[in-house]
Amino acid sequence: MPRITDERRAARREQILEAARACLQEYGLEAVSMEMIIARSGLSTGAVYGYFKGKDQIINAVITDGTAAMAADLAPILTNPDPPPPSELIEQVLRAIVDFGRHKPGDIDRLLVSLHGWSHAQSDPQLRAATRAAYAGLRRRFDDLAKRWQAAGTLDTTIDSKAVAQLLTSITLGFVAQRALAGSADLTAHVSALKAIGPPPITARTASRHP
Amino acid sequence: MPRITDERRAARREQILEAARACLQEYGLEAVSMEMIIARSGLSTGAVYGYFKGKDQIINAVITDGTAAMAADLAPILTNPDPPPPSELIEQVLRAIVDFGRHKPGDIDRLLVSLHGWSHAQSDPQLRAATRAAYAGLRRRFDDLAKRWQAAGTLDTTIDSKAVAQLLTSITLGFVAQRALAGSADLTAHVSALKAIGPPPITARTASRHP
Amino acid sequence: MPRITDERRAARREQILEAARACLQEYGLEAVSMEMIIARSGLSTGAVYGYFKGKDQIINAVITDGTAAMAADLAPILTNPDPPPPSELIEQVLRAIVDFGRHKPGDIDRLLVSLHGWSHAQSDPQLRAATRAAYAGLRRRFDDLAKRWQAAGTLDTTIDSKAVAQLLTSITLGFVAQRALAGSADLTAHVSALKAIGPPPITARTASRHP
Amino acid sequence: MPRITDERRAARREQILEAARACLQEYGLEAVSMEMIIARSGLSTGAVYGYFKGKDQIINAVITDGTAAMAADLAPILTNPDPPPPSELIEQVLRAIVDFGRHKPGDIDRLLVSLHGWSHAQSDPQLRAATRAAYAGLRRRFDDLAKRWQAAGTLDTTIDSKAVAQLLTSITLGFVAQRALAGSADLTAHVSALKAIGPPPITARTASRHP
DNA sequence: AATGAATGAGACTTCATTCAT
DNA sequence: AATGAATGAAGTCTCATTCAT
Repeated sequence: MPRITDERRAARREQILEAARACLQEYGLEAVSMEMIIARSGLSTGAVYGYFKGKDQIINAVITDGTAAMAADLAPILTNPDPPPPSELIEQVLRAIVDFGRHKPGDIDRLLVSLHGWSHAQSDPQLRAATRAAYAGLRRRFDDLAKRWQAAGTLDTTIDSKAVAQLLTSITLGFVAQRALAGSADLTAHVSALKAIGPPPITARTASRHP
Repeated sequence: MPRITDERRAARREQILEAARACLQEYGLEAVSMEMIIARSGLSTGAVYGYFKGKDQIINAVITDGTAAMAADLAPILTNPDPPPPSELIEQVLRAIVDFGRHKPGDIDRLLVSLHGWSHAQSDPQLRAATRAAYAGLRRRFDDLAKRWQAAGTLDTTIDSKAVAQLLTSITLGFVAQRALAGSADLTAHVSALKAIGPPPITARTASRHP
Repeated sequence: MPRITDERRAARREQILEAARACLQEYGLEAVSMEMIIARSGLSTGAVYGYFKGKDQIINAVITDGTAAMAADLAPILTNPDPPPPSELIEQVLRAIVDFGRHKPGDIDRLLVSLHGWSHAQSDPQLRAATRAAYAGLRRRFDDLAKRWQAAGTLDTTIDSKAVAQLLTSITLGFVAQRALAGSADLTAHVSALKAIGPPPITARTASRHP
Repeated sequence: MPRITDERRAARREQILEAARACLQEYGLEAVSMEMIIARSGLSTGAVYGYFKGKDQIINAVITDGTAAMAADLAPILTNPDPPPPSELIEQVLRAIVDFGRHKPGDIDRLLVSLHGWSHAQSDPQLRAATRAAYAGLRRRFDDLAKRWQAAGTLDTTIDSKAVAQLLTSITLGFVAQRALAGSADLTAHVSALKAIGPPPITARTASRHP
């Protein structure tokens, strides 16, 4: 018989996570303190501890939720039963990632939280497991996609679909990293480069085919 | 006139950084403490503070040195005046990265330190600048490479070399991330997938060329 | 005009004290928290505060009630107008104490709460006064008893009745302490020892000296 | 190669314990805080934590040391190979206890710390074991003593020496408790009462034996 | 130059109590 | 009268850094 509705409870929880997210982005993994999170959340110390058992739980929730949210945004694209050809699909994926980063107005890039998660997951065993599961899941979805491409004749059937999945996973993760580290990464650049770079030089190939 | 030789000083410095590196890998960015680093270095508290001004300086040195060391390992490959075709070059790059990770025997993957660096660089302005410069440098080297490929006819000249540089940067960074996050990433898979995925279906292209 | 009957109020009050007693026994003076007491009482936070002004009041009530209950159990024995000789009376007293400890079925020894009271009374001035009054009362009753023994010829009239009262008080309190601290204390052992120890065995000795 | 001598270290440790003892006496088990102990010790927070792992360790050390010190003061009396008769020995024991309480000039009665220990030992398992061992040890020494009395003909040989040990333990502990709880307890009163109370009235006894 | 004990600001968390519903 | 979410003061402890020796 909760005095507070589940809805309100969930809203408060999100309020705390939102504050934690902002602090994580602004101060970094090492420097976030409960004091900061509490102050920004607008709640009292005790209230925050009523929603989360401790700092670790908050940080992990921020990271886990972030990973889950990104996976949810990518899901419709990756599970498309009739996917567009690779370069077009990558365009959709990277665009979703850019959009994911900008999700909340007035916020800094949500992708930066992901990078903190990548670091934090190295040490916290529980988070490590969750992270590994999430990214292995992403790779599996790319694998399924590759198989659909092969079935549709869009992709060479001699290539291992798992190999394609790994490459696409790297491009996706690398795009995130590059935006954070180099300061920018252009999605159309990635798409056009992918079109150009892949194949062995065409002329040579054509020549060898029409000797 | 220093009481101890420069050589000895440098050795001590490296001893401290090595300890910090190990602790960073083992405990993560949040949990490393000076106490740990000092204990593992085998030096006294005071001695460590004789070599570094504080914890931040040590952590930043570990990260900066790591980034620099990886850049140094990649340099001969990326500055090759007569580079092999893209997929072969990527193979060399990824192989260098794998080797970089294993550098010290008995150690855990040195690449994990990089991920901590990616996180830490978001907050520390000085490190952020250094990191950005380093990864922008990587991208520039890929750009130069792309230009050499175009000059040699190995790459379509209509594509912007900067776009290619971005894609290759993403693949490189993404490979690192994927190894850490998904637990594995196979370099030959990346290479073979790159060969297969890139181009739009050849037959279509060929057809349009021979109407 | 109270909304609930006095009877119900008293029952609720006892319910809270019972919970506090159990928590005190289980967790000790330092570790008991209102949260524990409230949880075990089955009432809500607000309800508990409707019966007691705060934690101190509850703890003090538990201790004071405990002391009073023990005094009440001892009263009929100590105020017996025609008391049995000392060793027999001590037997009755110690038996009453053992019984007092076991009062509630399923509970741990109620005497343990007494020890917490002894400690707590050192610091809380109000409790200190109440405790001192209670144990001074016990001593006074033993004194009255000694006078009755002297009047009845059961006790040497040259001895100060107050001195006897002090000794009997020590034995009583010490019996409680020993049960708690050494883990056991046997009442018949106390009685038989008391018979044997007091005087040098006069008759036997005298007899053996003048055969 | 300690920079600080063992002697100095021990002195600092004792300085902390002394502060804790004083705080325990003044504020009681529930109310002592590290802040108090630290302030009174004259050391810094960090320094105190360099000597003790935490509050529990300090409190337990105070209590354990107190029990041990009292046992040490009683040892020569209890292990006397040619002990005086019971009432005289009890006099020595109680006198040692009174002296123990006054040990440090300017201090409050050290016995009060014992009472806090009795309470605390109920909850802390480690302390409980130590306390039980200590008081069981006391009882064993009284037992040995009783056997020596029996061998010397000072004590009825038909009585179980263990029973005598229990009684003497109760008197000893009860004397401590009574001093704390009733505010006073006179050692000579105990001794004279013990002489008077133990046996059934001698005249009656003698009379009944020689009708 | 070297040592490591000491410092103390500040981190995290608990918990007795209040008060809007 | 009853509820239990919220409050925030106060507690325990850590850890980067300093400095007397």
